[in-house]
Amino acid sequence: MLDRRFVVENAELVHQNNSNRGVKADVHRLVELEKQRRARLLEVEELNRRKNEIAANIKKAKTQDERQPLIDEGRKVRERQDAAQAEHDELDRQVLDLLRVVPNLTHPEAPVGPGEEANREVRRGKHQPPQFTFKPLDHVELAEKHDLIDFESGAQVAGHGFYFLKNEAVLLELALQKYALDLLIAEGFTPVITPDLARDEVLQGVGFIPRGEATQIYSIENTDLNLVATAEITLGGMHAGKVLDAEKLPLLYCGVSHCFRTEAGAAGRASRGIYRVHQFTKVEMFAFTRPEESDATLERICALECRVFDGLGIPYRVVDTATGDLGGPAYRKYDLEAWMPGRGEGGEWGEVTSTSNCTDYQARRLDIRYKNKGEKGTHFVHTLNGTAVAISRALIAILENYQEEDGSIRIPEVLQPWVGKARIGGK
RNA sequence: GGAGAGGUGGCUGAGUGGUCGAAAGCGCCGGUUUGCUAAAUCGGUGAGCUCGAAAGGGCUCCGCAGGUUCGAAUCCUGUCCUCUCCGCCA
Repeated sequence: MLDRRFVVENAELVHQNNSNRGVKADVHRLVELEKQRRARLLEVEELNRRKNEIAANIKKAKTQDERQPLIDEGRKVRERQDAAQAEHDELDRQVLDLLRVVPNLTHPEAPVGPGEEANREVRRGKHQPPQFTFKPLDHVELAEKHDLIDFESGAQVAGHGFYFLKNEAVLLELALQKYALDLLIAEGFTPVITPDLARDEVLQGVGFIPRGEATQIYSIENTDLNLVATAEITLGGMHAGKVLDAEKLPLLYCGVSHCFRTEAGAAGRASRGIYRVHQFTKVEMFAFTRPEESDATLERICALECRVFDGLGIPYRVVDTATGDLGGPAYRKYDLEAWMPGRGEGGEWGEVTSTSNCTDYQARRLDIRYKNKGEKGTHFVHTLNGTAVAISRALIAILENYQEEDGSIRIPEVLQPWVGKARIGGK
């Protein structure tokens, strides 16, 4: 959420930003309502002041005769105040409804454009896409060949979009987690395993919308709990309502969680196999920083994602996300897209990570602030998130890039210690 | 799941209708003292919003949301959370 005062004072800027991002929100109405709300607030405060004054006089009054008229007046003032308050609350509700739709501001260097076509490739990883001397299989065919993923049982037990990982795929999942965690722990990140469920309130604070028509979120009936779509939700909620010491920033976490997504409306989109599924495991980075460090932290997180995938030997490109393709809370976002030889005709790039600087947009709603020692007042922290490794997508990239002519699949060297072998099938 | 107890400022913790934005202690900031450190001592020290050029005002906040009242940290209702005991359980 943006600061309402900021919106009032920068209506044009906010309006322009909305249109760059393809968001329709009536900023001018928002400003108008907010001004009315403030006028009403002043009125409420004045009546409150009067009410307090009367109450103080009653306390001083000695006799019942002196007291009674004051009590009567006090009651009237309270009634007027209640009415004004109700009007204020209604205005406030309307303002918030509009404000919730307004996305974050955008980094000046982010490419401007309506959708992903406008994304800008900023660099490539160390490894080139492999040149196969044979027709490569896709991960579904490879998984079937080596009995790595059981889609049929997944569908039988939980429906389409669910799967059982089996055999080396299981070891690969665990190896990927361990690999990513070790790398991040060495970088000063605190490892955590987060809850897989979170309250409505937390989801909203982080910028997810539970329980709507088009929601991506599974909710638990008769509770205010939801299955998390990413550990970003739980990690962001971790310090909600807290005032953090400035000296302790930045706080860096790497959190492991399962991720659940309804993928409503995604049917029909190119998504064979485990590219788009209802459940997967992910190691997520999350940072709470001071405002002045957040841009640099985004670069750092992106660089770490690159290290993860360079280390795995997977070819990728880094993309600077265009305004129209940014999620509401993101100020700037980089995606890593790995080369997936089995995707489309002759291979395609497929998103494997995503890192965003959300500046103070999430912190304002989650009420996460920091305090400088010896200084009055508090400020909102900046929050950033980034995928270290989303297992299902990484698995696709590994299986498809590491396949060999005889149908076997090499295991990336960095994972071999945990998988306990160098190759799946073959020789 | 059942029974109890409790949620107060950065922390510990007092406070059962007005004198409470809230005692006291700790912490923190500044002064004095001190060879340095420590100790001692004095003073200061919550947050948000709002009016004002400033000085300085006003409003709100004692888990959260409502209610009663001229007046609520204090009474009532709901809700969330924490702790203890019992039950169940990997």
